[in-house]
Amino acid sequence: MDEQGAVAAIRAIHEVFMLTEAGATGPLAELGLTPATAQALWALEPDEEPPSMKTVANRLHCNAPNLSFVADQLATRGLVQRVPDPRDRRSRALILTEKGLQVRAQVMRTTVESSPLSALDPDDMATLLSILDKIVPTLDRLRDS
Amino acid sequence: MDEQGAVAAIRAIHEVFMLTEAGATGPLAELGLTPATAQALWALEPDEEPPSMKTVANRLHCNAPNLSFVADQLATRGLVQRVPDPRDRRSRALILTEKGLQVRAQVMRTTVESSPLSALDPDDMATLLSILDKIVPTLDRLRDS
DNA sequence: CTTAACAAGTTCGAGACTCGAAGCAAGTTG
DNA sequence: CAACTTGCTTCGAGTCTCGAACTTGTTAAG
Repeated sequence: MDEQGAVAAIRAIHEVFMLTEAGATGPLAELGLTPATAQALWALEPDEEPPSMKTVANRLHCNAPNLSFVADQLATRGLVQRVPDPRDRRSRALILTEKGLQVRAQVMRTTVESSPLSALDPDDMATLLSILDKIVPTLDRLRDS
Repeated sequence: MDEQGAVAAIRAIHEVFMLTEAGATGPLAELGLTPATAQALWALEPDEEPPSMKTVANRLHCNAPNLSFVADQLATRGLVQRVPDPRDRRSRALILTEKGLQVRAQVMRTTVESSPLSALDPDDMATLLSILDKIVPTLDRLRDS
């Protein structure tokens, strides 16, 4: 066990995350977004089949009541819509509205600008991604349940 | 600008952080710790000179009222003590108690066990750290503003 | 078919987290 | 000394998260 290395890596990852979030919080607030709502927008890929509430909750590692709360905020701001799934009328898919699409793009631009990760050169960026890919489940594996 | 890569890297970092936190939250709760209090313990290095409230707030990227709140919780649980700085009697240093020292060690063990980062082999771990070190200010640079 | 068990979302209430504003005591400057 | 600044605290409000209970819809057993 390389416990030393793991501790250092956890600390570094944590710091990068906090720097990114701390830097982006201000600009995102001007878009009317809180950290939680911005994070939820990240989880909604425009090109994929609209995910159910449950799928999104899994992606965000939060529970159903929490996602209901966040989805309400996004819906109130006109960024998402809940559409019933015809194959299972209990389920509702979250889809981005036209405005939601634009705001999401802005969120990602703003976050990239705020993140120290943007300072990495392409080689380091590629290496970093290849390493993290080994331990991070892909989006596909974060589907329902 | 490799915006694509930056987006992917931010997403991956975010996911690793959330997996680590989600995995550790349960065990930490059994130690009587919330995410915020556990995070604060990480920022208190036993081997360094006890940092002031302000220094710790900077490290956690939070403001003074927030740190007062978290420090209260740690103090109530007997994990830290506030000791006045004789050179500036406005300032208070946070020091770990004996119990705080032990709990902190347990927090780090638990977090390491919960983190997917522990699955990396030593080479990848070293590479990851060398890349992140390029963009993360070291602890020393996070002293009093 | 009917009943029981289960699953997706929601609502509600409580606790945790974060921050701006205001205040206090101590240090600094002129 | 007076004015200003700084470290910290308190207070109040808003955000975030979750367990419990409920509604609606689906599935399984008999």
